[in-house]
Amino acid sequence: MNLFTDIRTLVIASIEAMQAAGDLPGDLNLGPVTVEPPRDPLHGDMATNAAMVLAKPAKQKPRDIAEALVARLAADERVASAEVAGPGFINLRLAHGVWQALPGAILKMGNQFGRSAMGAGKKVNVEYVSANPTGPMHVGHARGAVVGDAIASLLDFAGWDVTREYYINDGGGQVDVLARSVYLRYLEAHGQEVEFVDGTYPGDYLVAVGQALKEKVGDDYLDKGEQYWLQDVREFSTDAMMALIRADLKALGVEMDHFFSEKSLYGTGKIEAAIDSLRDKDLIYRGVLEPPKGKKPEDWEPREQTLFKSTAHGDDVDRPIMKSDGAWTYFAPDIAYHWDKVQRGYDLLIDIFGADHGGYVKRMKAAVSALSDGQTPLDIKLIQLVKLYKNGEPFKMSKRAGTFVTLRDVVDMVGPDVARFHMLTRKNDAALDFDFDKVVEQSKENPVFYVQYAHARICSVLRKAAEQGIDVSDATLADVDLSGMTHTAELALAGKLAEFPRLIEIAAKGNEPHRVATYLSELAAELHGLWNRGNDEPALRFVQDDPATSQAKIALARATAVVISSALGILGVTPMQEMR
RNA sequence: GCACCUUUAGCUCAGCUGGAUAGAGCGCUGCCCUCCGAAGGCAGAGGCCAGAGGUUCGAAUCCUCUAAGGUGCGCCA
Repeated sequence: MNLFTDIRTLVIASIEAMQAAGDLPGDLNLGPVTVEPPRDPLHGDMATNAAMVLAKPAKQKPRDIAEALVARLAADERVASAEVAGPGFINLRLAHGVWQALPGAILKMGNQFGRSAMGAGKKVNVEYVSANPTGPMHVGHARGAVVGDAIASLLDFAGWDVTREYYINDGGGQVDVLARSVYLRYLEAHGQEVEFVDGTYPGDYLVAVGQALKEKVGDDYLDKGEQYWLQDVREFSTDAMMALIRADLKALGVEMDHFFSEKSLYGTGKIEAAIDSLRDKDLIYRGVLEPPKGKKPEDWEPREQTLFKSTAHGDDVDRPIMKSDGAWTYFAPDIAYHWDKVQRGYDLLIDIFGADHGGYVKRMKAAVSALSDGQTPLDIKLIQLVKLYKNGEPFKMSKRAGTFVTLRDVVDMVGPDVARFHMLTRKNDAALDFDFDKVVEQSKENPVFYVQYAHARICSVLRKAAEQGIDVSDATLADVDLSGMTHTAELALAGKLAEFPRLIEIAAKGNEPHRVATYLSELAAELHGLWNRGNDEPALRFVQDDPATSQAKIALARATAVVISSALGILGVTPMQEMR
């Protein structure tokens, strides 16, 4: 259910009635007609732009259309008043009965309230994190993980069939480096002195892996050449790293449906098949790229290589898919991977990249466009930096100084709920400040706390009422008579609850989970506002002397808790029962 | 040099895809605790939406240009 679409349906029906009566032309496009909450609550509960968008095609003055429309709208029992305002807006005030029916409806629907059929069961694949399996994840990965996960949940809530997917970059040279690093730790476990040269990873996290390798193979790999152990150690190491990464993700509350290995594309003909499909479309050719202007690489020399004609699908330059030594570039398996996703029949693909990969957006979109003949849309979200602070001071990360902050560090310090919520309070393409002290602070300044506190307060009211022997089960509250709910502060809270389904559709349409976090802050503010007015006006308190009145007040509060809980669920944050 | 992102109150940021007098928190000013949870509440001041053009009934929002900051730019993923 969605009050805004209900009223829009009413508006549309009224327009059609006017058309039938000959007051408006019959061939109007009613698509642009919207019903929205007005910016200023003084204007009413809802506003429609119908008269303004129809004025030009109907060749009538907006105010004339508005006057006629108002007469019809006002006749509906749900509409308390309708008036024309400004250039031709129609402001609607809904009957109290509409708002009074809302909490009961929400309580009957429970966590189904706000769900949308928008996705219509279509398949979407959300690929996120996809960190190299060469070490623990850092804070930047954490933000990508949280945003991707929330987008997945949001789309699920909006009716999509969602797959959460992780692309394991286990095919490139960095995995060899990992294997050599682990081999060094293996030698060390056998008591040898080792030195980390040639870019090998000196991190402590590989000590245990070297130890484990020793336990597995004993001294079999000692004094042997790479060709003897490299392949096995690669596998052993990436398995160990993926176990580490999965554990880190789990600590953050992220669980994937599917892990896709880059390595599985090599030697299986899959890359070749994907490239062939592009070749069939005449998009693969041998050629020489121009050097980038202005900033020339010093060792530039023209080279003929195998190129993908990505410019045919919106890219700026064509992109190489093969290195000069004949090996694939990283882009080739990426193409094959996305081809695989297209073939799995998704209606929509979403990739979450770090902002430093912004340069790959166009080529990836070009590839998917080419592979799917423009049929499969690809939305790529770039995740901006997380700037760490400690007590207001910038927190410099340095591996050498031991102040490198991992995802696990963040979770250990502030907990998954705080980390997740805070990382969702900003748009993905804006940088995010993360202050270890402020995010756990219990004050209104901290939205995490503010929202959690609202939920806990409502739970507190329910406990208190239950102690007084009042039945506050959802089933009972859902049928309570709310005709006494007429105060502005109560109606405002109900109005905010009514916005939830609408908000979900807007957020899901743009894949923008931060809107849910913003909404939660607003909703919490309404709840706290009502609560605080109860201090001055006892009639607004939730727990009253008369049990029936208490139940009516509490029904609104409980409906608010249901919505907070659902919205927090989308963000992957636990609603707190109490926070003493 | 080119592409993408960012620019909204003193600070940190929202702004429902083109709607009405641009919002919130912090900070600032002034009031308010015998009151269901004061880890607050109410009210007020504070804006040329980076700048200039354009599109139209109407622009923070769409287009073009400019400025500042960020990211990236063949054989690393």
